[in-house]
Amino acid sequence: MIAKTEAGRLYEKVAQDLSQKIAAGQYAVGQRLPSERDLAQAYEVSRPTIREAIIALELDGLVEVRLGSGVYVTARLPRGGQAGEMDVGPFELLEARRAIEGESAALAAALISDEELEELRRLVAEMQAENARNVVMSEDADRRFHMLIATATQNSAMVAAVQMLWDARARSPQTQSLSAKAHAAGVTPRIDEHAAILKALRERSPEAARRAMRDHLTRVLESLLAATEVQELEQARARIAAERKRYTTTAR
Amino acid sequence: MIAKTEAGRLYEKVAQDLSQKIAAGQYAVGQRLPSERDLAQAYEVSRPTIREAIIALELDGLVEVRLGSGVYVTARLPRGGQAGEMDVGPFELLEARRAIEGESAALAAALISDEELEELRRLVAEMQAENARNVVMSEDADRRFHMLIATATQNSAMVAAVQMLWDARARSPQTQSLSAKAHAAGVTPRIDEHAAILKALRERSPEAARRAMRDHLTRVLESLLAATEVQELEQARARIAAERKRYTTTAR
DNA sequence: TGTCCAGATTGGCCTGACCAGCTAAGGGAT
DNA sequence: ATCCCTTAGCTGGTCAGGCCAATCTGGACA
Repeated sequence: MIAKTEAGRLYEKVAQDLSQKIAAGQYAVGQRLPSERDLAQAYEVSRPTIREAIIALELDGLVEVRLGSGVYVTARLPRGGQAGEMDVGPFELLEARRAIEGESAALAAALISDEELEELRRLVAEMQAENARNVVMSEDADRRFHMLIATATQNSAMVAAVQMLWDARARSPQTQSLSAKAHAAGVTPRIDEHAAILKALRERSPEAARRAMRDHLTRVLESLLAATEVQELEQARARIAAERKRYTTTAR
Repeated sequence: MIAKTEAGRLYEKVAQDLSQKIAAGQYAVGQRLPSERDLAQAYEVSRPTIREAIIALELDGLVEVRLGSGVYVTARLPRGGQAGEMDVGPFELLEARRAIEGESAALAAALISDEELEELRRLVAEMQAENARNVVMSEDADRRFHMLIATATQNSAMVAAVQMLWDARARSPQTQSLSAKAHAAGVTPRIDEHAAILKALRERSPEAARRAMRDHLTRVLESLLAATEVQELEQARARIAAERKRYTTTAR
């Protein structure tokens, strides 16, 4: 049992992570989730917390609970079927993030508060800790890091844009599985790169912040490309080479 | 207690009952509910059950939980309308557009096709014609101009982001009325600025395209600020000065 | 009169336990 | 060998009690 970690109730984090995994197809529709007891162990939380998370999923219509049997996935996407249901490829998504979040960071640099900087520092520490313990939850801190920067711009349109990108990421099965693979292949969550972004924000330098953010996302993009290459070496070597060219010529 | 239909988890009954009492006004908006422990006793259930019920209410937007303080009623009826309806201020919106569409233009510069360039040329001509005839400047050509550039990035996430910004613009009453006023005040649709963007795209120069787009939107932002100043000169001079400072110090 | 601090209150979470459905493995009857 | 039926072991549902941190509140003190 570890650390209270700032923001939000615990069950929310668990619910969000589970929801993501369902969207990613890690748990197929109709499939049974691990038992509450197993989940509790996996997430290093207590069973009541897992229960609360499952209730949240249930109210979102993602999941159905059958007494004595288990909880089953009933849908992959939060119901509400809103119009913006695009499915974006992982590379497109990262390219867009590099462009947009780069500007988000630049804007934030000029306006970020000391409190927000402190919160960012805490999130980096959290990522580091989770990374060391190899816990399942590590995506959450990353997301909060990037969203907090967007919030620091004090521009709700920018926040909405960044939010949209992360939502798309959560909904994209391709992206999820690819990033899972990259993660399994030993790609660590890049603590140093996040630290570099934080440093630039501390200095209130828009240019440095933009560059740090773009560098970070460029590296993520490249490591994903590398992972893809290893995986599909035989079947699509040529296509991938073209893709690499396409997405790196547009690099800063 | 209440006679309830057999089936269903306990927390659902409690949640339903509480929800009813809130709707009935038994707990007014802003008021604090009894503590979890008290509720548990009142409903003759355990505290975890009460917690689960409260989480359900929270997810319905009926209630807000404040650590160490209590749970407070935030609404009388379950919210039906979904949250996607942000209302963004005109200045925020332009700031975000400057950041995001700037990058959109930069990306597009490297990838835009000759056909798309030709289509852009046609749109500029269209704007010019409408402007000359002093037509009610449908803004349609303007919108298509910017959207086409986003499309030229061949990045659906970028397209979605730009689309979202224009949608927000269309939905925002503030923005609409402000831009109408600015237009009435003699602000012309800036043919030359659009032409400059087109020129940079023709040259396939990401840097030039970014700069041209940012310059364009910066000028729009400034003319809107000016229009605002003229209009509200007496009532809010101080506030506007602050706003100007805020939104111009973040310029590139 | 105003300030400040300690105790009471409240939500957040955990541990451990018992009950009641559900499921599937194993044993007996045919 | 096949089929049915019992039963043990899962799973969710709920409870009880406890510790912690954030918050609030009522004096005591300056």
